[in-house]
Amino acid sequence: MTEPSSAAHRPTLEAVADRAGVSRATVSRVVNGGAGVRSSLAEKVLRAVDELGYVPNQAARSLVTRRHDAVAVVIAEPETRVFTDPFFAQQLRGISKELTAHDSQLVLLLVEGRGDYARVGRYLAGGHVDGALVFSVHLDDELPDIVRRSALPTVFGGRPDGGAPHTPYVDCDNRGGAREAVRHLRSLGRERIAHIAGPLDQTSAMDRLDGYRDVLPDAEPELIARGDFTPAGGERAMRELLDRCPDVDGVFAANDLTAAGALRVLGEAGRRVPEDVAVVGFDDMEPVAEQTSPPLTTVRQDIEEMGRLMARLLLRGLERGGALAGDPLDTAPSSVITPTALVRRASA
Amino acid sequence: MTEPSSAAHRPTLEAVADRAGVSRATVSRVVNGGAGVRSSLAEKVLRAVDELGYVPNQAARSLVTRRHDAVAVVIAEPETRVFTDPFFAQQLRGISKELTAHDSQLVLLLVEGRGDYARVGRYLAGGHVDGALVFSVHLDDELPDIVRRSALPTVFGGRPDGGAPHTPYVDCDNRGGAREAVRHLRSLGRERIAHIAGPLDQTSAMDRLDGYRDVLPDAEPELIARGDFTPAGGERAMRELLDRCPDVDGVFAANDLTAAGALRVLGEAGRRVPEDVAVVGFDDMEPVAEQTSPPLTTVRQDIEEMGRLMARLLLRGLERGGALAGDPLDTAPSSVITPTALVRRASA
DNA sequence: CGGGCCGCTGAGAGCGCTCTTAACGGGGCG
DNA sequence: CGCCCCGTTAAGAGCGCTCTCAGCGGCCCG
Repeated sequence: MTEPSSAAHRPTLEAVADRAGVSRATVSRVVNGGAGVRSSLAEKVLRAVDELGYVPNQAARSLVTRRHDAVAVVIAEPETRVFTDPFFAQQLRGISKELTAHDSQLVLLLVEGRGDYARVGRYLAGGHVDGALVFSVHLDDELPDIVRRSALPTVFGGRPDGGAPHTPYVDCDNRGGAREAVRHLRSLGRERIAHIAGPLDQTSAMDRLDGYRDVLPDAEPELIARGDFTPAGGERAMRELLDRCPDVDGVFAANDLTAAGALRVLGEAGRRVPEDVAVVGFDDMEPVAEQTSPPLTTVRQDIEEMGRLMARLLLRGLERGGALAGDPLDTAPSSVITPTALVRRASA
Repeated sequence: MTEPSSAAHRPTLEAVADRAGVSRATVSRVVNGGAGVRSSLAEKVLRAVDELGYVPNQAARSLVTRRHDAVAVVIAEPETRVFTDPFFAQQLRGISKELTAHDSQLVLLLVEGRGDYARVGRYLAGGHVDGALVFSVHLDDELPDIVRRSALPTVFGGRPDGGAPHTPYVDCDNRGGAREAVRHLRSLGRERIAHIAGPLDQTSAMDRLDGYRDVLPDAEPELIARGDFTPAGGERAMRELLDRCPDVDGVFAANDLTAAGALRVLGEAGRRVPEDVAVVGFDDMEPVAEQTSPPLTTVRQDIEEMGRLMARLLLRGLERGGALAGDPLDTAPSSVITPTALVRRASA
């Protein structure tokens, strides 16, 4: 561009048309791919576009096309956890990559508590975006309802609770990964394997607990402590466990942060890891799992890939003319469960 | 709303007007605050809005108002660091809170490498957003140029290098915080205080190094090692340092991640912290600083607040009718430097 | 050599909203 | 009693774009 595209007075299609000596319609065609325009004309148009620094006005465009090339990412998570946990950040990265590849924009909606739901609902219904990716739905959450009411194509991150039966989601194989973790502890000869669960109003925590029970159906209830996916919760739970079952020799923690807390308490209590107590986490979270002492054996999930898959699922649905909303049973993309893998480090 | 606001056929202003028995203009007035409309009429309109589940079409609205009530957040950071580091996440949270309070939306632009700059430029120039918040500008970066060319009001996160003189920014007092860290080490009686610097193409790393030098102008060059804000870089630098200056008894690391790496190497080398070597970090990063062993003494910056300030600065500029772009010298909001505070834990 | 078809282009009608302009009725004042 | 002004409302002109539809040549075929 030779002229700066000042925000103040930006050239319009009409200006380009005048300069190129053609009609608006022709310029529009060229700008949108140029199918069916004589190449000599197209060239002239392109030159005019360049000279004027023309950039299409998206508001005008979506007013008629009803497309926005934008997708909302809705993250509803109580203040504390969201951003101490790189989990969302990594998913966002995956989502962003996929959206970028499809020329779509990412609009981030961080929900600031329950009182903010109305705003989010208004935004989704307001025709700003073509679809929504929704995270971290808790059991009693009304977010799915709000999203459904907006009638936007949607993909959930993490298996939602029963409430939203026909909405596709992406989640890792929480249950299978948990099974693998516990089996690994057993294969190490551990006989008193405890579980520190996550907050059980989230399906991921429930599923991991179920996986634990799959392998150890007869585990005593004392061996299961309740955590909350935070290091502090892990410390608390580990103390309880040590108190109730001093002979514990293996711990499967619901996530790495929890495991980090448990590790600390174990250290303070003079238990050697993994000699006295073997510990396995879940997530393989970037800075945490490798930083603990000893480094944490954990169940890896490919978080970025999950984000990418969510976006892909949604975009595919959109390409089919919003089939997700229109004809859910027949053409809706189905959910995806991604695999997990045990990563062996020093702690088990 | 009694009727669902289906994305497919959404009621228009006209429909509401018909139902309420008034003109489009009146409905528009009511929807936008209702100044100068008889209350009996306003009530009727409100009822119609409710019954039809009317939500204004934003595309149509911004086509004429040229406002979007949306702000772009541009994050350009080489793949690796962005999302292992809760730094951005916390700033985002602050930004989101402030924008929400002003009824603005957050559009996230993650730049996927240099090749992606064109896309970002197009987006910014495309009239989707009212302003931009731009992060992590490196020394030789062309991002500021691209942003300037879009003529959008902008606020930077972190002091930009000389290139963008009149653009306001928000940054913490990197230099002052560094001075405080080093002074603290000295007050502990340490005499061989080293610095592990960050990547020196970023002003934050440069400023922290400058702060170190302010207090120790005569420090030998061997006491300064180069890191990259990652734990691995911290390990590498710490090994060099131990090698070059075995008598080192204090380390000021450019950030907490670096300090964590250094701590690990120190442990492996059999140096006790803080007895043999005292260590101070920077950031007071959520899960890291408290998790290290021993817990890290560090310089705290209020990251969320910085995000909030960035948004506030930008919005204030927008309210003044885009004064940032129009009359930069006179009315542009000026930059803000936020204070830091030393947080004493066990490592120093 | 004429008719029909096809490839390309232009004209024009809106998309849903805001905002300016003009109209209207009622009250105060001359 | 008539005029003017003000508060309130309606009408209408676009914002910048896409898309349909008609028109216009040229070419092929009969």
